[in-house]
Parts: sequence; structure tokens; C-alpha cells
Amino acid sequence: MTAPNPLPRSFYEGDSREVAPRLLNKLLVHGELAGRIVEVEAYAADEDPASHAFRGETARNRTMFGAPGLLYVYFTYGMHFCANAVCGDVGWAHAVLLRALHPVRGLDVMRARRPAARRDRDLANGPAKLCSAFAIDRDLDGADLVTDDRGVTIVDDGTPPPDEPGRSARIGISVAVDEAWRWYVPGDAHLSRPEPRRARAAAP
DNA sequence: ACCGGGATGTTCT
DNA sequence: GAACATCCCGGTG
Repeated sequence: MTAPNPLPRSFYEGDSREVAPRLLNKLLVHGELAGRIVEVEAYAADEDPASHAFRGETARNRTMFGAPGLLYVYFTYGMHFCANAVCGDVGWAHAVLLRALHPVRGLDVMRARRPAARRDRDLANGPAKLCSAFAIDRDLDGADLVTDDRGVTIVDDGTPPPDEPGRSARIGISVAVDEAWRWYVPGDAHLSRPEPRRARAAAP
């Protein structure tokens, strides 16, 4: 078992579609809370019409244009926050949306923050649910995951990503809907959507 | 189980 | 004024 260390800056450098599947099974840590990343989506800078960065830098997406390894938090639908790991490079605004966590540590705190979650599997199985459970909001936009300057980081506890991650189109977008830039840990109970049933070997 | 609608506020057209 | 990288609740089967 390796000692849990924050991922280095170099881990986040490069195209989000390469970084995203490598983030699976890493641990998101905020203070005493920890959860395993089991579902992510890549947003590919200015070549991706679904990306907040597609039309260039604005006040809202400024963090995406900063250093890889920053946390980009945005507010949506009037009440929810979503969190991304910034990738790419300065000015090359790739990002990986964290879509679902498998809670590992601090479940009692998460339950208190997520009263609507009837089962523990509902605590962090969605991009806004995980932010609520982990108390991630606009105050943490721009936090550095590498230096852990504000208590939020992503660490490697020695669990490798899946050899063959699940893959699908991204969820909740209205453009670039055919790009299969969502990855997940197959069989995990904490995904934001149930995994599609595998095709049968034979018809009934 | 699945589906439909409402909540709520920021951002950009 | 529309859109929004969503969630929750209450309806119907």
C-alpha cells in the first residue's frame, strides 16, 4: 500500500480525454471527508461546444484557463454546484467534471448534509450531490489540488484505474451529444446512472 | 419502475 | 429572455 499522496501537477497536464479515465479510483479529499472517484467526464477546451471554455475566457470560467491541477467550481440551475479538475495547460482550458464518488470517510457528515439521500449510495452519485456532500461551493473555485492550499486535494492510495473503464456519451448536455467522453468504474453502485445491462449472449 | 414538472439564480444573447 | 455539465418530489403503473 503506497502512502496517499496528492497527484502531482504533471498528472493533470494534457488533454482531458486522456486525463479523465486516469482519475478513476483516485480519492477526492476535503478535510476529513474522502470519496473514490467512480465517474468523470472530459470537456475539451475550444474544440468542444459543450465546454464552458468553448467561447473563450469569461469571469465565470476563468479558473479553467489557469494552471492544471486547479479546482473549477461553477454554479448552475440556480441552486447547484459542480466541480472539475482543470487539465490542459495555462490558456488551454481542458477540464474533467467529477460526476460521482463512492464515499469512503466521513459518511456521518455527508448524511447530515444530504438529508434527501435515502441510501448511502445516493450521497454523492451525481455532480451536484457530491459537491453538497463534500461542502464544495464557489468559495473553493480556484483551489489548488496539488498544493492542497485550501483543504481540497486528489490523492492516489494505490488503487489503479480500471483496466477497461466503462464509457458512454456525456450526460445532461445539448450539443456534442455523440462524443463518448464519459468514463466510469464498471459495476460500482455509486454511479449517477445505472450501468446499461450488457447485451445477452442469445435472444430469449 | 418510469415520467413530468418545479425550484432557483447566474450568465450570456 | 433563454439556457443551464441538476436534483427532488409526487404522480402513475
